[in-house]
Parts: sequence; structure tokens; C-alpha cells
Amino acid sequence: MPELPEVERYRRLAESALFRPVSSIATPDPWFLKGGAGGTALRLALVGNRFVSADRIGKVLLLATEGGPTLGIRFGMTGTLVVDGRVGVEDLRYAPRRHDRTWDRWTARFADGGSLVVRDPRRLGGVLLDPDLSRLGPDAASVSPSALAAALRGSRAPLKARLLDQSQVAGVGNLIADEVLWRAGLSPHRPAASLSADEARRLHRHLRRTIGYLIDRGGSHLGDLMDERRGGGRCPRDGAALVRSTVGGRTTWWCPVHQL
DNA sequence: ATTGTGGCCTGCCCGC
DNA sequence: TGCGGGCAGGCCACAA
Repeated sequence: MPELPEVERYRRLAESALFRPVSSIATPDPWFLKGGAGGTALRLALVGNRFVSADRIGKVLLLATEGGPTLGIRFGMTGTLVVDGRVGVEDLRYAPRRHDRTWDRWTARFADGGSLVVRDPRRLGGVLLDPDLSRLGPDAASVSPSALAAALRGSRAPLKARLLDQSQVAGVGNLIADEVLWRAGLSPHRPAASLSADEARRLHRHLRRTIGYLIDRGGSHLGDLMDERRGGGRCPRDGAALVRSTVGGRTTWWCPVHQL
């Protein structure tokens, strides 16, 4: 997906959709509606109502309705948000540039003529009503040092796999995990619980800093490591050949020289 | 319980 | 130019 920085951009864009009465809902793809978010329930909850807040936890966008349920939107790997024809993010690395109407999986039209559209070519995202947030860990953009340390404690899973676990820390995706570990100089293979207190603090500092930086830059694919995440790629810091491995089931690029 | 694997769905890119 | 295989920023159900 879009990782946390993209969803934060979507959230900001969604603020322009608040307090505008919804006149109709289009849900052409039943597969995209998760949990109890069937078309009928959605219409009952939304038509004639309006969104009153736009929040984000990890990679989930939360649009609360006035006196009604909260709409949760997941964007999968290729989902984008479009409000009044404006897209939240220009480039998603693995999303096509062209546009096909059938990719508009979910649309709310407003009485003023505008609209909010969830566009997702690969259909790995989804829309749900009152999403269960109890299984999400603290948001990666604001997690405290002690909460991050607690998420690592007692886990023998590889460090990167732990960071990708949304129930531990919410919002870290594959690209940001690689970027943060590269900046922090930590091997993705290290058992999560093996980090010293100093290393955990270092990880926390880089996690927070990197996410803020990528939100400002406008995307998780704009990190310093990203151009080298490929065969033949070299570490931008020390020039070493990057190693490709699989961690947590995900393609991982890292520097064997300075990530220890 | 935690951790690892496979699968979902679709589009694109590379090599033949 | 066309085709097949492999890959992809996420998530979930399932197995060990």
C-alpha cells in the first residue's frame, strides 16, 4: 500500500470532504466491502449524513459520520484517494499511471456535486464500517520510545518482521522498514528482542524522523535507499553491494557493512 | 502463542 | 511484436 506517509496525505485530502452532505453511494464492487459494510448498510449510514472527522491509525483511514458509524478505508498496495478529482498522492510506485473507470471501487457523491473516490486497481484494499482497531499497535508516526521498546521485547522474530506486524506498530510497510533499518544501521535479521537499550532508542529516533521526512517529501518511495533497492544496488552510505533477502515474507534490501 | 508460508487480485516489466 | 514468468509499498487464514 501506500504506507503511512501516503495514507497521511489521504487523510489531509479527506479533510476537504468533511461536513458535506452525502447524496449517494456507489459500490460497484461487492468484493471491496468488508465486514458488515454491505451496500445497504452503507447507504443507511451515509446517505443524508456527512463525515465529521478524518483520522488515521497506521495505514487505516477513519472517516467518522455524524452520530453514526465510522468508515474505515484500507488501500492495499495500489489504492489511492480522490476527492473532487484531486488525488492524494501523484505517484505510487507499483500503481499504473493510466486510469480506468473500473478501478473506482467505492464512491461517495456529495450534494454539492463533489465526490470522494477510493481507486484501487488491484483490489487489495477495502472499505469497512466501524473497523476493529483493537488489534492495531501504536501509530508509528507518534509511538513513544518505551512503547517501541515494548513491541520489540520478548520477540525472537526478525526485527524487520516485528516492525511490519501491524499489531505491534501500526503503519510500517516494507519500504519504510528497509529505509529505517538502513538509517539506523540495524540488520533486518536481528531478533527483535536482541536490541540493546541504545539500539532501541536509535531505532525509535530514526523511525519517527524518517516517517516525518517521508510525509513531507510526499511518499515512502522517496527515501534515500529506494533507488538502490534493486539488483546491483549499492549502499548510498558506504558503497557496499546491497544484499537481497526475504524477511517476514517480504523482499528486503540491506547493507551488510553498516547494518549490524 | 508466536512465527512462517501461501494466497488473494491485477498490472507491469523483463527476457525469450 | 507477443507471450510467459516473476515481481509488487498489504493483509488474512492457516499450519507447525
